[in-house]
Amino acid sequence: MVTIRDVAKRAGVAPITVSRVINKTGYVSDETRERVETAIAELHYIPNSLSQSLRFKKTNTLALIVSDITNPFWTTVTRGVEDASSEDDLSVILCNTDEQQDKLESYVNLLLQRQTDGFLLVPISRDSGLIQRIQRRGVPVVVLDRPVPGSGADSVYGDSEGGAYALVRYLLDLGHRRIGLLTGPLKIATSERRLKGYQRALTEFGIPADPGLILAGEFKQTSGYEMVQRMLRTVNPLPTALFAANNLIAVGAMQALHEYGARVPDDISLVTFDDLPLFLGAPFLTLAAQAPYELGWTAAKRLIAHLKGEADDAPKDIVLPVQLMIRASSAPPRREERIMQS
Amino acid sequence: MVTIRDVAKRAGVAPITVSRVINKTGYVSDETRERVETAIAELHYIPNSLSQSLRFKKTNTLALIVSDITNPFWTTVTRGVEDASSEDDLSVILCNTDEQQDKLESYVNLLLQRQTDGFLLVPISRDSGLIQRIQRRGVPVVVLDRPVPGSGADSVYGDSEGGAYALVRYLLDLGHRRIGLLTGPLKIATSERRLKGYQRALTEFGIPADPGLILAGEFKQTSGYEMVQRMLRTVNPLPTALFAANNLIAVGAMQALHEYGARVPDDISLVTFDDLPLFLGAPFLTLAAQAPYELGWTAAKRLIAHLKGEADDAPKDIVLPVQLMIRASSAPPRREERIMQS
DNA sequence: AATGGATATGGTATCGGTACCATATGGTAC
DNA sequence: GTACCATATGGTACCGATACCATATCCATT
Repeated sequence: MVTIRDVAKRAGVAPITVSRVINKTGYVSDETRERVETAIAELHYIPNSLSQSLRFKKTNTLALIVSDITNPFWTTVTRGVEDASSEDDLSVILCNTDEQQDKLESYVNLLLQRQTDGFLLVPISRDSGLIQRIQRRGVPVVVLDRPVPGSGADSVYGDSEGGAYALVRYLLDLGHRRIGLLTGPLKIATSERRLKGYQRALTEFGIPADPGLILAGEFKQTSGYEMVQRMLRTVNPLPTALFAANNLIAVGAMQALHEYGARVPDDISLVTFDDLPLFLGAPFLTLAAQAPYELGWTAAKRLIAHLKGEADDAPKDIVLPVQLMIRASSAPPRREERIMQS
Repeated sequence: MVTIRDVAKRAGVAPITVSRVINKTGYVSDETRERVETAIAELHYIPNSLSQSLRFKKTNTLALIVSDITNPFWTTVTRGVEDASSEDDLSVILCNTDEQQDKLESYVNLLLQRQTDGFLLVPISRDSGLIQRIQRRGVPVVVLDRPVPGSGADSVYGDSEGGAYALVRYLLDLGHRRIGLLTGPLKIATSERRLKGYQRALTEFGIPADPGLILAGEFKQTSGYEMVQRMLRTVNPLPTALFAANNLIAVGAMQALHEYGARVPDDISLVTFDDLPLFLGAPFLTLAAQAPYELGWTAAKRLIAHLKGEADDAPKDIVLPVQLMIRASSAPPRREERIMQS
């Protein structure tokens, strides 16, 4: 391995002088600088950032731990994080938990050992222990997408409850009265808040909750598929509209409905959260759009502010607005159903 | 920050003794071990792996640089890599290039500075310079999915040419004579080999190549969509079958065909490479299935063999077989077309 | 009693890079 | 002429953990 001492020897200077050339600190004469640069080039020297990090006590690295990297929502969040981080020359280590707590914990341990400067993470439960453990080491954390009350960390997330309320409210205004909910694990704040928004809208319309119309699975395509199948088997009368709590659930739901022979929106309306690029041709699904890029960007900027000591101490929740996008997957219920149910 | 010295002081021993307890090396009495372990627990000490890596001259870290993390093919490869690596207590840093050469290069530079022990990478062009640069530093590289001749690195990839040949041959046997190809960038080996397999099958049947039937775009859904639209506009007579060179292109193609009103396989057959989990309900697409998990696993094992010095020096190409999965998206051409063209 | 091996622990140097302080030269101000 | 500052370069220690060698004790063997 080529070290700074090898370069120094070749250029006939002390190692510290090479360091000055590399980091553009202190005084170096033009002539010396040139000699050093030549030596660097000739030896193909690149500095060892392990020793730099050891010395500086920082690694210029952020961890971004997401729950499902195959969901374009999270890839877009990642892009936001990377763009914000690169402005401060920070690199981002991306980790994927697949919603598994043990994976989350082993990544956190690994990253702490590696002296990661800060964490952006998507929690899997509402347990704040892990997050507090990171913070107690003096490493700042910003929680993404799913607030964890009592964690003492900043969090950045979309207005799930408001978005869910708006979607369901919109379905109610169209005349739907039996609206099914396909949501994710209830231990996840997002699932629970979307359920809350759903319930609030129904309550406002004086519609009693029907537990058979509420299914909680996972935020996955297969789960959406299975939940619709189960609902089609067990619920009677069938709902006239479905609210899938995320985009992948919606894709699975569409497949199950398609196989069943139900047309969207003619036979059943379908609304969801978060866009998918070009899913089924032209934009089709009515949905509440969060701003994933902004979410990542905002969270990263917030974390960087902590790293620079520019952030106030009080933990702060940043709630990003969601936008209702009305598209082709939602329509009024069919006449006979409207009559039957009213 | 809690260091090994803090622990040593609290336990009343020398730092090296703490090190022995942590790494279970050398002799330590039970009584001392207990005192040290208590101190570690009380101080919540975790070792700083930067300094360990600096000392050991290895980081126990592999880099996995893929081209498109949103494609389930690559997530499955990643799982294979992670499983193989964890058997040797190596951790994996996942990087996503989005098929951009500059991203690839900046990741490689960063990871070299961080003393990554080995690279698994998906090249973007057939240029071997970057790969050679890594190897000249003594860091082993295994190339994934896309062989780079002359790079001097091992490569592990599926039999693209054979798979493409089998698919097109199968379409020809069904009676198709006008078969369109929607492939990726031709600078990528995979695209080019699938083109070769396609051409070989056609040649065997004495069918002259029609350049209008061959489109090269990107390995993306949007690109598949656009290529089909372009083909529908510009080609006459239309092909009776399409070979999409990867799964995302196939999804985009299906969307475009659906919008156009063409049914698969009644109006046009569609075959592709690589599965997608649950895409459009039950398995539907006829395809050549590579084994992504095995690909990742094999490549990682190969890289680990290099790290342990157990691998022979001669660069080795490992070609994994692909499996033809005949499903519902392919059928004989319609009668009138069969007659017209023969 | 002397030897030797197993057990147990510590001092010092080192990995690669840089902070801090020291040193040396040249030019400018008075 | 001297005081002072800007410029230019180097020596040494240090970041945190561990390899290597040294030291010390104890018990078994001859």
